[in-house]
Amino acid sequence: MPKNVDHDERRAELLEAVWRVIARDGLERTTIRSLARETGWSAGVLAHYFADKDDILTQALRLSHERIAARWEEKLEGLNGIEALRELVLDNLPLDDERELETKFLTNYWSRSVTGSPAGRSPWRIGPLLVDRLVELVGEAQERGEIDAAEVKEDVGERLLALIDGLSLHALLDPERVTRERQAAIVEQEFERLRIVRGDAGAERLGHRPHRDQE
Amino acid sequence: MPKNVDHDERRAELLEAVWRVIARDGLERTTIRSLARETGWSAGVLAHYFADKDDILTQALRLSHERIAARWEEKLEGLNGIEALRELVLDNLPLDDERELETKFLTNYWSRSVTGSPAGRSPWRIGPLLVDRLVELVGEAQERGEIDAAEVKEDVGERLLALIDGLSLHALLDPERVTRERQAAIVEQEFERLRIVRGDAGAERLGHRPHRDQE
Amino acid sequence: MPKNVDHDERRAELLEAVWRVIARDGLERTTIRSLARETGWSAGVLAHYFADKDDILTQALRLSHERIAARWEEKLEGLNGIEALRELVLDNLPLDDERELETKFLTNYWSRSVTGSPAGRSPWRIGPLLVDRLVELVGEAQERGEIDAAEVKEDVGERLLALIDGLSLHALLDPERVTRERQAAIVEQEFERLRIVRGDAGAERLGHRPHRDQE
Amino acid sequence: MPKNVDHDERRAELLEAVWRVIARDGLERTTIRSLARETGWSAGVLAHYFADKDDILTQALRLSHERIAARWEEKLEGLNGIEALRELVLDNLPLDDERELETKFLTNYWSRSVTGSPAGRSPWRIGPLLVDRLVELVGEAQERGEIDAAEVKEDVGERLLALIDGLSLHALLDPERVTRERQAAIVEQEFERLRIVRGDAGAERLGHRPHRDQE
DNA sequence: CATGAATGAGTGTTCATTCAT
DNA sequence: TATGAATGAACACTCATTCAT
Repeated sequence: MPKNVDHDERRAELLEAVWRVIARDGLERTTIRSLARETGWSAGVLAHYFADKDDILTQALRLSHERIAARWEEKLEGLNGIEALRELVLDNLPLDDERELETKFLTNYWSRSVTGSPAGRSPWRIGPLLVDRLVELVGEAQERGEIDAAEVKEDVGERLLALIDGLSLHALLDPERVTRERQAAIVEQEFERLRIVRGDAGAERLGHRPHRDQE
Repeated sequence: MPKNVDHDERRAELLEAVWRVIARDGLERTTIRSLARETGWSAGVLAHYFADKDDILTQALRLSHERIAARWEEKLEGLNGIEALRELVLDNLPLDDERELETKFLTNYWSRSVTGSPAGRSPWRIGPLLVDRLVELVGEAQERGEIDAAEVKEDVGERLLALIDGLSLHALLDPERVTRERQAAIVEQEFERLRIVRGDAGAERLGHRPHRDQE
Repeated sequence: MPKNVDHDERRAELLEAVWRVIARDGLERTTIRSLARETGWSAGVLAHYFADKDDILTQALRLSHERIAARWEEKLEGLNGIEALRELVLDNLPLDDERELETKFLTNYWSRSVTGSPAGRSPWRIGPLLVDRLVELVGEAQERGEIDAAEVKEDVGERLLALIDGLSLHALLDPERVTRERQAAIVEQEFERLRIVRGDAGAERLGHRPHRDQE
Repeated sequence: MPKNVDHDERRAELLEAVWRVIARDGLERTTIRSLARETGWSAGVLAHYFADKDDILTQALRLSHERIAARWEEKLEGLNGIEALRELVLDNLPLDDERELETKFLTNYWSRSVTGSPAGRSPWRIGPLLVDRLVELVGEAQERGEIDAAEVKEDVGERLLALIDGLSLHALLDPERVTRERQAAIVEQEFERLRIVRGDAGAERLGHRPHRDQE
């Protein structure tokens, strides 16, 4: 009987090392050897668990997405509407070291998705369920009367997604200007703007809806 | 007298080819040879006008920044306050082919700035003057009573910058979801939210809407 | 278990091929590819055993020096004074194919040492213990009364070193004029001039001279 | 009428710059561009006066030989026998800055002559007339009874040539050990050994030795 | 299962050379 | 005559990949 290694577990362990290297060195400077060095294994072992370098990179991205999505569900448990929405937005910002690494890692895939093979194989565009989740929660918050129902939920979700990624990017590009505190503060401002006050506000806004619909 | 070439002009011509290649193939897949092919010249000619590959890449970024900033000033001429602000935001979105190429080009430098050498030389971070310009115009709009003066102008500027880059990114990542029309619409929504009038804020908001619709 | 290669042994094998190429083609015309061709391996294999081309060249020189010094000690074993000295001088002349290759190889490093970076790193100047060994043996011969003690031993050693390298050089530059026999003969003449006998030194020298003339 | 440039004069001027570059940077690091930079002219001008790079290098060597030989004749004028011989030897050592540059320059050609094309074109072996001149003067000194006529003049000349080039080489390789003073001293020692007097040669040599010791 | 020796294509870069002006 | 723009081959080196052990 051969040494029995739990493949999935080992792969996950390797992929976590891949995250660290890519976040640290960048996708461009990431070599099979640098990955092997980080894992502590030889370079050849990666060939056992992955088809080729692209496979490593793709799977690292996929696992990251899985982990992140799993973390959402955990954090969102018991929360509803705008509170859940707020939590989801904050959770996707690089507000601690772990998520900063995560964000650094993910930004490396952006340019790969943007450029390269126009049509056809683009294994980098696995992702973004985030926008769907955001839209879903916006809808929920609208139904609960927590945020303005006059706006199209898809647009609000898209705006929040833009805020998340824009803010994340600038936090990495200029950490001194966009500190963690500032990111949180800006998100809070955005949520104050989203929140509506009971009373006349609903009517006011409602009154303007037809306008939009007529467009 | 030898063939006399206008160095600056030739360099600009070469750098424009560099933009195209990077936007098309990505920074990673950009080679000296692919650049040469795009320019129509031999590979050696790049060695005449640039010190090395890094120099090419850095100067391509620098020239791009210069051109963009020049375009701002041109478009903003005669505009003030919120109208200038709106124009500036819209101008920095990939709303036509030229700016889409520009954005694709620029996103390739993001990961390079995020990653790699933490301190020290980072020639990629030339420059976000955009946020300064945004903040400046936010302040101007506040003074003119066009947008809420209660908010910190730096935060509003930062939020708009995040919107710009977040939206740009998603437009490139998923052009079918984030169409050009949708980008413009989302920006307009954001500006409606920004606009306020003195006195009864709610009423003002209503009162001012038709204004826009009349445009 | 992977194929296990004795690194030191393999390196030595490679470096011997390096000697041959440099001696044949010259340092200037020596390329990684020509080295690879001579070794019978691919070019990449040299990257496994050496850091870069400079490392190859430096180590080739170092190993050569080691081998030569080892050969001295072997040949000099059991010899003393002027006999050891004579053996050492003769051993450092290109009197057979092996040493001719050796000399051709070494002369290629001379210009590299002479020229280039004046101060600072000069990895090419590993060498010359030979002069120390010569001086040491001259001193020994003087103590044994075999050669004139009136001369400064460092100067005699230096003169012998000049004879070695000068003769070696000319043997390579013009092998027809400076044959192996001629080199040996000239060395013998030099040693006859060095040799003295106690007592009436002058008479001895005279008495000994005709001996030569009779040859 | 075109600008009339004295070709030979211009070529000589260019070749002198070539000497400096080769002596400074080494033959290997010498490029057409570095030569052009040193001359103060553009790179293309060298193409006018020389066929190609090899031609430049060969002619630089040839002119150097010519100049050196001319200097001999000048210095040797009025001198005969051993005094002329001594002057010739000393003149071929790097005892001042000019000749050090000259020697550095020439050593760069040694390896080129030794290696490379075995038979056929070896433009580097232009020419050591020096040995012929040395032998000629040895013969003259022997005829004048200044040095031992028992030795074969060709061998004495060869030995002196080896001394010259060996000493020159070591002076460049290790200037601290082989200073200019030391080179001159070693040559003087050699000439004292060469010098004999008519009559009782042995006695003369003895009588002459203490002389040195008293210094 | 794991190793690391070996490969070869592709990289940035240098440089002698050509040639229109 | 003199320039310098342009070329293309050759270079050292990197790296993903293969494979015998």
